[in-house]
Amino acid sequence: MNLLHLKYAVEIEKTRSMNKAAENLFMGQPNLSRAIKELEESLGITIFKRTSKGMTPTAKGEEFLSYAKNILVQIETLESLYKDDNENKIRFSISVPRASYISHAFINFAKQLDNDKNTEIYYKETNSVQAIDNIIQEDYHLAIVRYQSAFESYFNIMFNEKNLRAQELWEFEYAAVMSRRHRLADRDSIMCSDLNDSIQILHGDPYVPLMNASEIKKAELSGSAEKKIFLFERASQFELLESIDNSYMWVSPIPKEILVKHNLVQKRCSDFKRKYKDVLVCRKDYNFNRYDRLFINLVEKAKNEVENF
DNA sequence: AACTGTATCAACCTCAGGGC
DNA sequence: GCCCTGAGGTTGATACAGTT
Repeated sequence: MNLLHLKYAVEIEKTRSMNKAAENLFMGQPNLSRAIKELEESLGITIFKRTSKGMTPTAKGEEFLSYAKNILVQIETLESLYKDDNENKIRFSISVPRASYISHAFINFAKQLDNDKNTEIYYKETNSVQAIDNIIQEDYHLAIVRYQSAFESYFNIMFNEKNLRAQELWEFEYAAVMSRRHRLADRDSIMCSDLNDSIQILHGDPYVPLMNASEIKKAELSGSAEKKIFLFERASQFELLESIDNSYMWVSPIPKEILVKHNLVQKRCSDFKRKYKDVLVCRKDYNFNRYDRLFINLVEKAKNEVENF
């Protein structure tokens, strides 16, 4: 067994295909097949189950791959410590939910980056499933994962199983954001039912948890509005809210300057009892660099600015 | 039956390391 | 510097099994 074998196995797990993995690794399929077979023989286990649909890891294979991925990450970390250009290179990577206070923090973060440095910044807005996957499979350093507080224990178990460390950033209640011209915009207090005849704008791939329980998914997605617009990107959400007077969206509280810019207001519903959490997730063995810490501080600051709107 | 994906084989190439 | 060896790679062909 050698490091190449680990790399090959991880690539096969990622692609679920010998052919595709061989292509990604710029090698021939026969050679990859032989290498994996040798690896399995040397370990005395079957790592992958072969089918005409592709390759899937066995239970032992899953265990092996989990160790293999950790080893590869550690080697990469070790190498990056001593690379010649390390001092001049910033690598910051994070997957986040579609939240304005986080993107606001990111903008402030980007403003503070040293122009003289060679930077590599990866900022991806996605759902919780993909965010976690990005850490495990794609070598992202950080993720902010959003879930309903009621599902916390499920997530904690999952983080532990996947060798991840989680740190709570914020527990909050959703606010309804709407145009200043919305008929509820001037009301001091509103109830969820007041929004029934408005158009709900929501993201089509929300932060549904990893469990199969369909009721959890339903709970996350449920809303009282009969008219809904599902978006799969964030760019046009404020324009829609601004343009369609009768629309609203459930959001984590939004920074004031974004509301002003788009002529929006945000309202808490007095009977909205559901709470959500944003937690920062990384591998258990990951050490924050100074850019990670800067971003976390800015998220904290953005949170403090919006939490008592 | 056609297609898709993996397994295996033969023949050959490239490269690094060791011995002389 | 030359030769040998082993590891790891390629190409091309074929076999086999499961799916459509």
